[in-house]
Amino acid sequence: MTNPTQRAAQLASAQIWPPMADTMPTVAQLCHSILARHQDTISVRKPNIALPRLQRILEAAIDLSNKGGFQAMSLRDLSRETGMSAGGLYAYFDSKTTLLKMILAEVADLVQRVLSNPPEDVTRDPVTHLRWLIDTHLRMTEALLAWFTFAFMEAKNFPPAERRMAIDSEMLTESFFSAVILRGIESGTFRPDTSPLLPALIKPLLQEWYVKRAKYRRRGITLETYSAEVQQVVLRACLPESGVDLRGLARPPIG
Amino acid sequence: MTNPTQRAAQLASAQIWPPMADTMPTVAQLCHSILARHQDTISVRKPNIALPRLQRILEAAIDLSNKGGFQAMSLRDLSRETGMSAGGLYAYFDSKTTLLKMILAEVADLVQRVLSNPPEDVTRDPVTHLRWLIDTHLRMTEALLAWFTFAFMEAKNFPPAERRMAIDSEMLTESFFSAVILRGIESGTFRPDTSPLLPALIKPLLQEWYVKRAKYRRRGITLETYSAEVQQVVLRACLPESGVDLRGLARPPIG
DNA sequence: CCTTATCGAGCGAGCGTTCGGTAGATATTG
DNA sequence: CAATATCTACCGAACGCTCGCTCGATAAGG
Repeated sequence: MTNPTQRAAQLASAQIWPPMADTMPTVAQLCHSILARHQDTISVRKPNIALPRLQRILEAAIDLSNKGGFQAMSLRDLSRETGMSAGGLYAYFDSKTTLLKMILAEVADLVQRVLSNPPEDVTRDPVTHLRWLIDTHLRMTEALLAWFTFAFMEAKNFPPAERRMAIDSEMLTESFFSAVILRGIESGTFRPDTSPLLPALIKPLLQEWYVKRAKYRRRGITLETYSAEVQQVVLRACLPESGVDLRGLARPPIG
Repeated sequence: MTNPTQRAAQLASAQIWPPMADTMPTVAQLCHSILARHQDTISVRKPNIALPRLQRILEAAIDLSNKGGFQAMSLRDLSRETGMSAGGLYAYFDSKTTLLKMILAEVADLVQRVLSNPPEDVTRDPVTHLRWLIDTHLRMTEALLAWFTFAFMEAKNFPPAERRMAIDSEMLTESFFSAVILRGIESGTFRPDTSPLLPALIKPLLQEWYVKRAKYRRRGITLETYSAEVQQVVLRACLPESGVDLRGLARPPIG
């Protein structure tokens, strides 16, 4: 457990752990992972051909879907945008629904991979761990904005099987927050009467960032500002009322 | 301004204003309003025929859309569900898009009507007013769950004009929260450094309730519990740290 | 010259929408 | 008040079109 002075110092900036630019996945990496996962449905064998083509298809599909929805995107649109023929596309997926599932499964898997691998020193303190989860989730969605927007928008209107997948993924994310908050309560860092609903309330605050990204860009709100605000709101909800000055979090001195 | 003792008493329950069952609009009222608004596009003249039919059409359209999305709902589906013929439906709207706009405009208008008319005694204290806004929004969405779910899910994939309407409606809702928080800061009730982002963060917490309604039903979370939790999180973010004990809000003694 | 990757015309299904037709209610007339 | 005329609300087949998807033809590389 840290003392109030140490904690106040930690809270003075929004991001106290090393930058994760190096650990944050790229689109190319996601596509590589998707290609490996769907070797049986993708008929193109040479990776140096399949990889760039698949990336082009996926990025075009996401872009087109993010204006108008996945259903509204026709394979003719996708054909035009990728420069490939209708038949040629079917070398990379066996149905339009499969294309959808490829992307969603990859995003869900990514969230699980990233959030379940915090740096070791971050996990020592529940406050730091909680702040890391919030900040990392926000930075991850920022780095892959279109992918997360797609996943959020399309996860709703689904056949039961895929809908289940989306719900499980959401539950998993919530469980990361539940675990660290519970640990903080047990260690005496968080208030014993911290609301059991708090983990569920964090998720929509994180989704807000990428769903309404344009709004915050318009208002000149940076990721650092937003992250600090969410951290502040969450910590105020679970920290004891006295002993910690959270005000420094409002607009952190980020370099 | 109220003193801490008075405020603590107020905060002990989730809903301190009179129940609004009488003021909360019904589906029939919404349909009546829609019928009046679209007299020029609805060709059926006798209200005692048009009203129940329109209600049947709108409710079926919303139900069908809430599984699979508005685009996925065909007019043949709607025809089967309402018991009316395809051609007959077109006596109530001139295009499928108009049907969509009818519902969205009515929901947006409802939010504005309800939130801009608080009981007089509620507006005297910023804390009470803020809590009333949260609680009333939640109760309104609870009473018209399917309508709000529809509006939320369909507002995204839109032609620019309707998209604009959805954004304006959202901005308006946020402005209700902005106004009362600003007033609270000016009167000294809220912290002067309350985050200017807080109003924007409240909205997703309110949407969470109706978007994930099934999840909270599964977990046995009542509206009263959820409302109290959100109020607590928000008030912790804007009230001074000392002088008010919020713990009673966590699970309020609702009768 | 066979394998691999791609093309693009075309299929059947289903879409939103239209429109000629009709039964029953309502208004008009003698 | 019966007969006639008009109107209202609705039906459902059909239209033009776009959809996801298939398959035989084709091009290119080793």
